[in-house]
Amino acid sequence: MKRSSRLSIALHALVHLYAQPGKQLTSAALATCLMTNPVVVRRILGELRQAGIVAASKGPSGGWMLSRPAEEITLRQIYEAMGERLLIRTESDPGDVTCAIVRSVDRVMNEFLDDAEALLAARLQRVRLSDIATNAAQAGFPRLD
Amino acid sequence: MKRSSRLSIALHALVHLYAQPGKQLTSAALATCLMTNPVVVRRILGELRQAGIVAASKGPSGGWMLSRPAEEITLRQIYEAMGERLLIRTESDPGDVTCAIVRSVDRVMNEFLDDAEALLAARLQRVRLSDIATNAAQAGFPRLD
DNA sequence: CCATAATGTAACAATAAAAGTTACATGAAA
DNA sequence: TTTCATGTAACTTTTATTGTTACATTATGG
Repeated sequence: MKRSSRLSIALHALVHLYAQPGKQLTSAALATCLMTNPVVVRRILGELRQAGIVAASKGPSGGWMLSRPAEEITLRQIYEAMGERLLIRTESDPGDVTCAIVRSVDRVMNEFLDDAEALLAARLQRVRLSDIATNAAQAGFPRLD
Repeated sequence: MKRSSRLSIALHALVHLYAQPGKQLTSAALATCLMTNPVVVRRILGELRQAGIVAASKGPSGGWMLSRPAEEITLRQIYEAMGERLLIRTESDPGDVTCAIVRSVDRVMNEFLDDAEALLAARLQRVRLSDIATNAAQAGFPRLD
């Protein structure tokens, strides 16, 4: 598996939960769907649980479910709940900070990336889980203009 | 060193070249500044060379220099020359594509990321190497609005 | 024209990040 | 109170990136 499939796994799991409303799906069941490990599922959904996006219950007949309507779950919430970065941050060597050029480049890049990240977050806020689940089969994905 | 410092290294090297116009800097000299290895410098600048951003000459007194004025070098050109991604792409397991939900999530995310990447590329086009080099000491970095 | 000094590149090693796995504690339901 | 789920820590495996070594290639200048 390639790098950082966390977000893909999260969305995949959420769509599965959306597709079976009222039903609680276990980590093991989801892991089978996502072709991964139950612990990986728990780790990722655990972050979404802390953000109030999903809820988990233990014991027999336990499992995961959406804790809010899919219309009220935005991509931005999911990203932020996972502590994911939209943009690749290029990091300099820590020992390098004495160089004025390094500091300048870092600062300039970070300012740009902060702005860009805010811009993208605003866009992501417009996309709801229900959009993904219902519109996925068509081409009508919300555009960025 | 952390993940993907390629871009940081590239910018750092370019600013160094800009700071000493007319002078050819060797991979070894740049590597010392960037606290990395000469071969790493050659690999990265080699990509910029193919894009016509820098030029290299061999032999004694050889080295690297900008092949265009810094005013005509944009961040976008640098990104594209390096084949870098602005956005983190979340990839699904290849064996997973039989699942309709995976395909849908992938397609939706890719459409979003394609749009977002185009948007950011347009913004990056406005930032010139000379902006970074000269404005770095101030806060006046071109804003994204 | 030959010694020198640079790039160009392939092949390999080391490192770091992500994912996968095992193990077990905790808690709820029947 | 047994069962079956989550919660989480610790460890291993895998993969991507970076660093390193080695050497061919090429240009310079005495």
